[in-house]
Amino acid sequence: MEESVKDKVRQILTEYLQANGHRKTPERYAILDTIYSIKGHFDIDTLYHYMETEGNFRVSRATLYNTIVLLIDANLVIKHQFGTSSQFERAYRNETHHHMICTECGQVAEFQNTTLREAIGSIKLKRFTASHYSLYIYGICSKCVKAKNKKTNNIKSK
Amino acid sequence: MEESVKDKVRQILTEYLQANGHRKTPERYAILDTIYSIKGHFDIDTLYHYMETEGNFRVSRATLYNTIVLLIDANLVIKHQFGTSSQFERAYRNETHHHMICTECGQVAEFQNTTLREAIGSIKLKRFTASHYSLYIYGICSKCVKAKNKKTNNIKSK
DNA sequence: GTCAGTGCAAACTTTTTGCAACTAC
DNA sequence: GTAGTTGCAAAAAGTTTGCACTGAC
Repeated sequence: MEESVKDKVRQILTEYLQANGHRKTPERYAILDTIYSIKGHFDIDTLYHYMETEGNFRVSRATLYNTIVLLIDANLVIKHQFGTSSQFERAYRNETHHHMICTECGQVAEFQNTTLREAIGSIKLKRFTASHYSLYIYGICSKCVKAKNKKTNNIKSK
Repeated sequence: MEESVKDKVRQILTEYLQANGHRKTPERYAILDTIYSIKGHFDIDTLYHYMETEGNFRVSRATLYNTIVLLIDANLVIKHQFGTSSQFERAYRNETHHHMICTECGQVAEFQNTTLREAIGSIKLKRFTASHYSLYIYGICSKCVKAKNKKTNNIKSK
């Protein structure tokens, strides 16, 4: 299953590159492969290090930035913008999910909700062709709630 | 109405500062006032220039960054992360809305949808205390669809 | 052979930080 | 008077860009 997904996305990339007059460089396929080996979200720096360790392929950060743009355009990667650096995740056969982001520690957790997915899916927008969406729910995770309560109590008891 | 909102948020800020042992500096009130004069989203740079022109108050960017953190913590400002720089908007008495973001030109439009708002509002999350959320729908706005079609046609006709 | 793509380093942008001066309390 | 804040400038972090070299076509 995993390998067949990788084959499929390689094929999609090939078609995309051909259709848009881009070259089929080994870097692009290596980057795509590595991305589809990562399960959750990643940023450029993480991907950079993953490339060498997991993918056994050294590329420059510049190439990663360049390639990511192509992959997003080819609908193979989705870009997120929580935290300080851009986060990405694979797009092909990646189940729809939403994000809970802790405003204290920055931790990102995913969750699924069918009702919500259907509600969002059925929206009709005027003058806009939707391709994908991101729902970020901000709040405080249970760990940080505990930490914060401690802190508050300390202040109060001063 | 506008002025009463400003009074109210000033009061909320005062309470927040007092409760957390922060000082009531003129900078903080001037920044809050300027923010509540801005209708849509803004980034730090926009706010910086607005402060001088609209608010007649000069503050450093560092102070803006510092103050924004407080205002977010006081639930008076919401932070977004589309585009290259962080975007903000007022939180108090700001109607719930969702965002359409054009992946071509970066334009951000807002829309409202009751069904959706209720669906999101009724979600129960485990081990997470939600405070607010952001729904970003990515796609292509009508202007860019037209521009893109032209471009594609040009390539094809080469 | 040609030109898109790559690697590298420098440049740029946004945000954070250190420190002296200032001021709310 | 003192410690929290501010302004400034330097530093940091993430991303983009210019340019020479490389390799896909």
